[in-house]
Amino acid sequence: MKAQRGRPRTFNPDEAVNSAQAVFWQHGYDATSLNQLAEAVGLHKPSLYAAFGDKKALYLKAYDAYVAQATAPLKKALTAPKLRDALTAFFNAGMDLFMADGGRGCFMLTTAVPIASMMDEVAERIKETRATLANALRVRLKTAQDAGEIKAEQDLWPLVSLLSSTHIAIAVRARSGESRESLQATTKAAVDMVCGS
Amino acid sequence: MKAQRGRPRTFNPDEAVNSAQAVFWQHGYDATSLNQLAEAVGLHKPSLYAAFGDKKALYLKAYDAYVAQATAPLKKALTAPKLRDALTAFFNAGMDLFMADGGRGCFMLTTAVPIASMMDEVAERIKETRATLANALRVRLKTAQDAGEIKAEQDLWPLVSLLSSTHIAIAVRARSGESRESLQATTKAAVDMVCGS
DNA sequence: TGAATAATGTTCTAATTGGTACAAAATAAC
DNA sequence: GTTATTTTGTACCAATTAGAACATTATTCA
Repeated sequence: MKAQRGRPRTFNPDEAVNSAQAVFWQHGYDATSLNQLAEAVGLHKPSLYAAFGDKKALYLKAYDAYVAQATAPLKKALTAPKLRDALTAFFNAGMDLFMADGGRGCFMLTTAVPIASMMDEVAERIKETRATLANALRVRLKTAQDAGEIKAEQDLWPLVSLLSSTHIAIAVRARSGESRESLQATTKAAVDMVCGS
Repeated sequence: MKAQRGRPRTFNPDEAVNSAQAVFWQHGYDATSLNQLAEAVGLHKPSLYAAFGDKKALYLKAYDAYVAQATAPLKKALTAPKLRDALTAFFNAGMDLFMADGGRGCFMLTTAVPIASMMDEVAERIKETRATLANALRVRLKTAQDAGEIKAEQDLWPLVSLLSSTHIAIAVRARSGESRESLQATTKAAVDMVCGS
């Protein structure tokens, strides 16, 4: 945080990563060129390299930033005391995220999944991200089960799986231009199934 | 079908499209180069151009072939007389499709969705493909409703939406390396919800 | 047989790609 | 002020890209 020695930066690295993230989000990894990134960030290529390393490194930073930004509201939503409220808030947070900017969907799904088979670091991150989310849902359902909101003999994994699937599906469908109401019909159905309608 | 005038083709156009489809499926549109395509098809680039036009045209042919190949078993599955059997067969057909070749997922989701925002023809096709599938599901549910398998006052769209979402989600999760059993937990949950467990 | 036709493989090209070398510019320490 | 240090912008590079020119080869029709 102290004054650096050389010429000072004219840009904020966090904002730069966010700008890069937006470009990747819109066009995908392969279709995003360094020139596009440099322009979006407002830098020239050598500065990008000096600050973040190569294209892949910059993408991974954008990915990590996305996970941090996206999962926070989702996890927070799950803290609501009643299960139905928690799940409803969870899906609302998801829709806020996926419907933003005209429905750009999920950064992970749109940009990471297509390149996972060619970049091990990405595949690793996807697995981890999904496991984290699934586990958060499972923990929340377990709490609800202990509180008697879910029958004691109910196996929780199918419910987790249904919720995860719904979350994935609304991300894809948001990207395809569907309306929020249409997505809400799906999420409500999923919540009803878990909580009883 | 009659004998052509000039030098005869040494390849089968349909097989060529299928080979190209496989490459697109694995790497995505942008990351697939014409050289890769030519090698996979067993042709040189000029022959590809002569036969199919440019990269985009070849991709669209691959897409159309996919829709034809993929939707046939799905629609057929829905013809089973009992709703539960029909939906179970529907999801099994989906899993056969998405789990093939080590879990390559859905061609439309993997290759088309990421480029939809940059190619109108693709966006158009996606919409159409999804509408067709959703409609097939709706028609099948309507039949079941008329037969008394679904309560008469039940709105069908939330159910269609749930089934479509499940179908999308298993495609994504298959691509991410999940096991068939894991997906089956999700599809069974969805079927139970529609048919009653 | 020979012209017409349509496919083939080799070779090329203009543009774009991810990535760099290097000098100019801006700051802090001395 | 000078020097060390870091960032910036210009210019460049080798490789790859989508696509095309063109001569060659294999076939049918006359």
